This record gives sequence, C-alpha cells and structure tokens, in this order.
Amino acid sequence: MLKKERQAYILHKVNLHNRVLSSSLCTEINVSEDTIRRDLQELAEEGKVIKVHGGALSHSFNHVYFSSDGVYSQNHKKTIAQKANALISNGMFILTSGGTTIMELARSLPPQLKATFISGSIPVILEYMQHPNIEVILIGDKISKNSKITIGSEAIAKIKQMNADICFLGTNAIHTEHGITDNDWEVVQLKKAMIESSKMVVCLSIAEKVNSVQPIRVCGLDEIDMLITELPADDPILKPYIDAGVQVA
Amino acid sequence: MLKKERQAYILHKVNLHNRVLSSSLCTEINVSEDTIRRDLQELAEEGKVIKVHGGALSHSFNHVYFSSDGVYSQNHKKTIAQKANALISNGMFILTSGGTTIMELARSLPPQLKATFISGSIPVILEYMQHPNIEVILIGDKISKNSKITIGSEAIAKIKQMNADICFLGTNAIHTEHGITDNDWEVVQLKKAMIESSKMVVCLSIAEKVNSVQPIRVCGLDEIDMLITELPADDPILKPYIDAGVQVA
DNA sequence: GAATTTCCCGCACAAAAACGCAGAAACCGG
DNA sequence: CCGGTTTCTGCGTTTTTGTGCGGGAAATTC
Repeated sequence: MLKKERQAYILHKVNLHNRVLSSSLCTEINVSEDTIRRDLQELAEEGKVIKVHGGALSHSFNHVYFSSDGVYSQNHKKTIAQKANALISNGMFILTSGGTTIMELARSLPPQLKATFISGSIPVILEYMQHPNIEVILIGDKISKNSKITIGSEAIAKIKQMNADICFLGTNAIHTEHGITDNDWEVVQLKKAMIESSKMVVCLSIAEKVNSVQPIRVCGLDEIDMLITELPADDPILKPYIDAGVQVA
Repeated sequence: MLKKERQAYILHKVNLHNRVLSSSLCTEINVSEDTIRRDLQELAEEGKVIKVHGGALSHSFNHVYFSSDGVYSQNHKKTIAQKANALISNGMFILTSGGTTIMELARSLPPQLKATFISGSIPVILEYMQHPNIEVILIGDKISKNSKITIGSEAIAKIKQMNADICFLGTNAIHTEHGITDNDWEVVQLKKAMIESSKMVVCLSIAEKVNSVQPIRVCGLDEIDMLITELPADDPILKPYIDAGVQVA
C-alpha cells in the first residue's frame, strides 16, 4: 500500500469515527506502529487530524467553545479566584454554583490540581472540562435556559447526597442583616442544598455586591464560613462580617 | 510499444483502479522502471495523474478521500437530520446520544417545536440550549473528558427511569451481522440503556459507516426500529437491513 | 511509584527516484 | 544514402524516500 493511500485511509477513518488508535491501525494495514505514527504526525502537521497519545482525533468534534469576553469586572474576579484557590487542595470534593465568578475560579485552577468538582452549571462545567486532572461531576436535571444551570428536584436530591469539603457560591447579594440573597427561586433552592451538603461554605462576591439585597433569601451569615472579595481582609466594609463570625479573605 | 500508447494504457489503468504501481507497470509493459517513471512524470505534469512514491494515483481518489473542507460529510448529516426531524412531533420525549450527527439534528430542529430532549452529551446539550421552545433534560454523572459525555452508573440509572418516545443514536458502526458497535465501553453502556428506555430506536448513520464494525457491541439489528442514512431508502446497500426488519429512511 | 504503553531518535536497509550517459531508433534536409 | 539532430530508452551510480528495529525517554495507568 502506498503511503498516500494509507494516509487517505487513516484520514477517512478518523473523520468517520472521530478517533483512531495507532495500535489498531497498524494491525489493520499491516505496517509497523512507527509508520502509522509518522503518518499521523504528517497528517497532524497538515492540520488534518489532531494527534494524541495512542492515536489521533478528528478536528471537527473537538472544539467546544465558550466566550469569556465582556465579563463584568473580570480583574476583580480574577483576584477573588486567586484567593479561593488557596483553599483548595488535592483530593477535595468541591461543590460549586454557577456564575461568572465561579467561571473565573474554574479557569484559574492550577493544572496539576487533582480534585473533584461538582456543578450543575453548563458554562462552569465547560471550563472544568478544559482542566487536565480534575474529575468533573455534572448534576443532571432540567436545564434552565436563562441561567444555564440544571434545576429541579432531581438536582437538589443529588446535591443532598453529596458531602463536599467546600462549597463555593457565586454570590449575587450579601448583607449583614439579610444574609445571602438571590433573584431566582430555583437557583436559591440549589444553593440551599449545596450549603447543607458541604462542610465549609465559601461565598465569592465582588465588593459591589457586598451589602446589597435581592428578593429571595438563601441563608443567613451564620451558615457561611468565609467570604472572599477582591478587597483586602481589613477593609472596613468587611468589618461587620468579621464581627458576625464570618472569615474574610 | 509506442510511448503514446503506453501512456494511454497507464492513464486508462489509473482511472480504472484509482492507483497504479510503477513496479507492476514495468513488468506488464516490459519496459524499464525508468521509462515508466518518465511517463508518469509527464502525465503528472499534464495534470492527468498524481505521482507519488512508488506509483501514481488518480485525481478522483484524492478528491474523494482528502475532502479537506471543514467538517466531514456535513451535508450528508444535514439530510439525515432532515429525515430524523420528520419523526419528531410536539410533546414527545426524546433521548439522544452524542456525536456530530446528533449535533446536526439538534441544530436543525424547527424553532416552533415543543418537545423534551434528554442527553448526557455536553456539546449536544449546548445546541439544544439554543432552541427557543424545547425542554432540555441533562443526564448528570461523571464527565468523560474525551467523549464529552456524562458516564457512569448514575447516568445509566437515570436513563433507565425514562420512558422516551424515540431514541436517536448517533451510530459509529452498523453491520448486518454484528449489529450496532462502538469503540468506547462507557458510551456503549449508555446507548444500551437508552435503547431499553425507548419505545422506538432510531439509528442515524452516514452511509460510510454502514457495514463497518467497531470493537464493542451495542445491540443487534433486532433491537433497532429504524435506520436513517443520507441515501434514498431503496439504495441496495440498505436492502439487507430492510430484510432484517429494520425500517429505512 | 512501578509497570506498561507509547513516543522519539538514530540507524540500517531496501525500494524508488534522480541524474548523467550512451546506444538505438527515428527524423530530416541535403 | 548520409551525416547531423532529436527523441526515446536502458543502465549504472548516487540521492532520496519509506520502513522497520532497538533502546531510552516520556507519558499513562494502576
């Protein structure tokens, strides 16, 4: 079989099944693995396939896309994500809600981290999927199209079965008196369940949202363990929360 | 034999078999390899054949296999999606697997359709989420990063609770004897569960995957109700499947 | 962290191509 | 018919290309 023929065959097969194993190819075509590998390499250089350890993938199926532009006060969220990262260590089970702050956290996870992340938010899950080492558990249920999160009794039941080390909540509003509040009933239910199922509850919130109130109550300050904002811990705005027994970072 | 004769013979042979080896040609015509090589070179310069190491290939060969345009056989998948759409009506519960063919189906759903779609494939779910009217149920569990689908016992258990009207399976390989086969163990488990939980099982497959086999078996032909390809229903390739009791569209 | 698989690199060897050359055949205008 | 020219072909030699193999590095898996 000629080299070009072989490559055409490989390409054909990759496109057909979205992936090939070099081991199976070499028995199929009856050539050495080296040859297959060289073929794959050439095809990869031409951009026809994506070479991976053990074989190759089709180019078409592999780009799940997400837009990160236009996120409000992204820099603040990045610093929040940094601080949150300090709480995470290998082997942890971590529940997270949705929201752009959590997205930023997902993006900034160190690549060598090995932990398990659980969420029902599609955009956040997409971020987690980019990470090389973490395990990702997706909470299933009906999808709410505007919040892009799974909602419903199944999702809540599933969360309640969990026993996570940390729960990171993207927070829409936090207030010394009214505690954590939000504006979507379903999301509130989920957050309540998450709080119940976690040993430690951490709220991520940009300073702007501190001391603001939304219509639906999630929980009081007594139920959260830590509040992370982009401000230094000794900022006077945060003082009331420290007094209320919440750790601040 | 005259040079022109020889070249005509070569050209004829290339067009007939899509390929030709210079070694075999030189014994056939009884001339030295150099002569053959010079002939091939001339033909190549005239654009009549494509010269490669060891022989030559026909132009059509190159066109057929190296279709370098973006997504592979997308048009075929579009027509498959059209046919599948004909089976869907308002109010249905529809289970779908993952794969690019299903993605195409998701994209081509008519905007006014009101039905419920269930899947564990992240890319497919993303497509469903674009739709204005359908309900989307996400099967949760651990995410497999390479297949971008939720896998595991939870997912399977959840699928088994369903009772869907139709199950659309993106098919990696279908064969009259070996039935439906695939190359990922986890995915096979999910597909099996989906088949069990649906009143009607429909396989979507481009014609190229028909009569191909993959390592792991999903089910036999007796378990599927319909096969949709881009070919007309009376294409001879599909005849064996009709004989096996599978509807074809 | 150890075992296995896969990858990468250099090498050897064979097949094929390129090149130069020379002989043979064809062509051609005296 | 005959030199001279062109074209075609085959033959040796040198280069290039394609392939397989072994060993060590790297990645993956358990």
